[in-house]
Amino acid sequence: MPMEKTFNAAEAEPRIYAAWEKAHAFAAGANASREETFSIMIPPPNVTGSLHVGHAFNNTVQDILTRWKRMQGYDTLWQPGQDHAGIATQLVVERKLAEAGLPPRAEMTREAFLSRIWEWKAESGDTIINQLKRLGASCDWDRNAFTMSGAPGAPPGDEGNFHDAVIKVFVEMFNHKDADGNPDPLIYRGKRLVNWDPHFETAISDLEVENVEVAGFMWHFKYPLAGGETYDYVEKDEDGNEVLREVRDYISIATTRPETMLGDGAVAVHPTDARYSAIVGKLCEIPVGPKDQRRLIPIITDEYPDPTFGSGAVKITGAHDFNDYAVAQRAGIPMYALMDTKARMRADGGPYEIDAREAKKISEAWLVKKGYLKKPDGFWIEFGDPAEEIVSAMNLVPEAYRGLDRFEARARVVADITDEGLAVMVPATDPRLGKAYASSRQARGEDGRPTDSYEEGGMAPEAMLVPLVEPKPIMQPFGDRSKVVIEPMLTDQWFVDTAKIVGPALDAVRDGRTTILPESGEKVYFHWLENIEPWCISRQLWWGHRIPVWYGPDVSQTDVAERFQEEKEKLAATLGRELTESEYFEIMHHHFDHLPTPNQPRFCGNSEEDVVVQALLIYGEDTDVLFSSDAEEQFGFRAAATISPKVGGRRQVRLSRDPDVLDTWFSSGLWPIGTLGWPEQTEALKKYFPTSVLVTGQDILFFWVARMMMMQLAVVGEVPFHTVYLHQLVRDEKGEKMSKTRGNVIDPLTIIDQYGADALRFTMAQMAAPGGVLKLSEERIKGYRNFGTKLWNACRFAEMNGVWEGHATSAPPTPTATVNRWIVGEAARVRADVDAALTAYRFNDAANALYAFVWGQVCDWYVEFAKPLFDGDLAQETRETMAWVLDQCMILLHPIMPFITEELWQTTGAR
RNA sequence: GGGCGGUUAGCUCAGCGGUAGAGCACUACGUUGACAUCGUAGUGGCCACUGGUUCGAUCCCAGUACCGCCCACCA
Repeated sequence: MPMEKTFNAAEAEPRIYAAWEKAHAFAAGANASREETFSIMIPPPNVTGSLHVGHAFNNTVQDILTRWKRMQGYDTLWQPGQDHAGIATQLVVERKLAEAGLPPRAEMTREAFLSRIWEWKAESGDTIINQLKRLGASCDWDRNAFTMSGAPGAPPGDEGNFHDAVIKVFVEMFNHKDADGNPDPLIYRGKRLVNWDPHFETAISDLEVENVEVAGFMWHFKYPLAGGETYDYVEKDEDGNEVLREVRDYISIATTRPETMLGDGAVAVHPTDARYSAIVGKLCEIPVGPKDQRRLIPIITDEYPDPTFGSGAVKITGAHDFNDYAVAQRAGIPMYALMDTKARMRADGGPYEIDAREAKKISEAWLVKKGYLKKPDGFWIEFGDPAEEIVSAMNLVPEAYRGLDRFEARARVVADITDEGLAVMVPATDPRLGKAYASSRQARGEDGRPTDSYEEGGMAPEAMLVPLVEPKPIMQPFGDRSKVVIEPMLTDQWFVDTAKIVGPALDAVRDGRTTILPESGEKVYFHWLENIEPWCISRQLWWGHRIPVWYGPDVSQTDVAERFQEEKEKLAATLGRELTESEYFEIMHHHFDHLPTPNQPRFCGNSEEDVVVQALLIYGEDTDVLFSSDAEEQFGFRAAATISPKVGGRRQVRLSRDPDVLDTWFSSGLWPIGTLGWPEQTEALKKYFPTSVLVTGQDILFFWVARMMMMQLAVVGEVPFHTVYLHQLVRDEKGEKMSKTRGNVIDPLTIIDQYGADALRFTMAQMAAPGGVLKLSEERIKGYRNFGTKLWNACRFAEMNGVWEGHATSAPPTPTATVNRWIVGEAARVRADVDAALTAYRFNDAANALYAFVWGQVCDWYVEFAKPLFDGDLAQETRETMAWVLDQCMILLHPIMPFITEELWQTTGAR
């Protein structure tokens, strides 16, 4: 039967892929004829995902490498799998619940919600796998992995090892000891200022924050000195000439976030700033809130304020700004939290009046401690550093603002201060007000922002005094998934002490055990790792690996304390004095490395059984250890840890598990070893780890690549991969990012439907110059579809001339005719070029070399010259040569265009 | 503000110490035994700018301009 004029991709591709699967052609080790291994871990797509051009590119590159090595006889593994993608998936499922009119997550138990997610995962989990198959991805699907496999509640089909691996790593990092056997935890918990996403109500890591420049305003307000004190405010120019001198009873503060004034703990000026030296160590008043209950805060010095910027004085709000946090820590200034988890002004706690009074005492005590104030005569309560818990429980939001959204609160604060006359006023011509305002007498709204209306009335702009509100571009942090403004929040979170594990990850790239391509990626890698910050790994979500830490009840609650009385007395006798409380608890928990609070024991283990063993050491063998339930935890996980009195010689202790889950990148950070069965020493692990190459987008160099390096080196002491091939984002033909709003999204599946997977793959390969920008145009894809047709027709021509009758030999023929000898030589050369190009990850060179050879040499010249030869004595030799040459083309093209080459082999009977 | 990268034909991009390359587009011609999703021939470049190193620079070095991307705390 004569061949069709073109390759029918739509019909052939599914049929061919099914045949490959049936033959287990992609199983690990399939077709292996040598010992050497070649392994790639797929960057696991999110379970919420569907194939986009980025995936198409990424997986094409991986597939080319995998097929190329597999054809060379390597023992090859391309490991597939998916990522549970904590926040992203939880978001999708919450949206689904809403769409279905079901109760929201807040009204479900944790367990019930998780089972919804598992259901959803089962439904949608196969989508991307099927799409990858359409692309031709030759993954070993029997080994498909998932980053949440084996977690509690996982349904059949997801009973893998991943959860155990993640938990084991957490426990090991938590219990890590240094070379001398001393505790050296790589993971710790602490109250820190973290990036808080008010939409998802969880902490996120630095990397999940996108800073975007937005139009903002800077307001200038007067903080009056306490007790109506005054000072001479003198301003000098660069030459030291006095340009302004006036008597002031206030200090001027500039801020872009007036609502955080309520939480100010101090005002800071630079120690060398002569303008304010007279008032350092005095108290000033935050100009918001009920007039008779205004809070007083000290004026302090710190290196942080820049005397040349603004007024040179900075308000310090330790709980709501990262810079201020650092200042507050250095100076011992309390950090007052103002907002709830949704970033509304707090409405909990006691009346403002009481807490404001307490805060004033703290301020005064601070001044006494620093020597600015003498301890007053008479009654005086000594304040130490007030306990963190006390400070964070205080609510310094005046009643009028409680419960307001932060932006609403901002408008109210600005309006109230302005109404009271405590905004800094300037002539309407002041250049800082911005051009539009100064030139127009434009009116300002309640919050001082320019409005569209114009003020009528006869006053000249220069005579009119207006509040100083500078329009100013500010960098605002947004959540990368929620797109809401991130709020710095003071919360308890878990961190990886990255500084302790970063060294080996840097060394491995420095000494070449791992190579990053393109080379510029290494510089970026070094730069980030050399300046690495602690990694916040706890998330206040439900979908994820729950942190394997349990809290026990406060032992002082019951007679448990008596068990230790004896030991306490013994030690006290030895020391010759009473033990302090903390010494007492230290004894009690001497075999534990870390204590969360002086009195609440913490256990970290791989399983509840592990934890029971630990708990019995604390509470005694005569204890039944239980675990708290969802319902018991609804008032707080710490409170859910309880202890009962002894009944019949036994007592019950209820442990409560940390409610947080781990950052999804913590688990995907273990992808290379986890997918191979670690912690079991599986055959696959021995064989395929470390992996050969990681192919991934540049955008997740920090999120994933760097963390895999750190974690694999920390856990198994080996690099996870020898080479990292980084590529860019796939853009549209104009180089613009594809987005739904721009309407320039190219759907790879549509392309595959229209032009076939091979055309798309060849285009991807052709674009893949190391470090190059990936601009995808449909024209180009069409061109490479034509290339496939060209090859098809060359084979069709060969078929019409009986070329395939003797099949292709694998050994190069040794013809006599010049043309035949020439093409055999050219074929050998292109083979060497393609191998060299792929070895160097120069996919574009490989694709271009093949294009030039197949079209420019084989079709344009060789086939033309061969035509007359089929009529003469050299016909047989020419047939054999052509069969071999075309077979070579197919072999070399197969990794890039697997479908059409497979089909050609089948239909021509070439193999 | 810091870091990284780019600037080569009309377009998209390779190249890299020694007469500038590809694809697409364009022009002219062409239904010669597979292919019109085609063939043949051709047009087209101060390799951003300024200096330096060199026998020789698109390439190496320094600086300038513009364009991207990443990171960053100026209230």
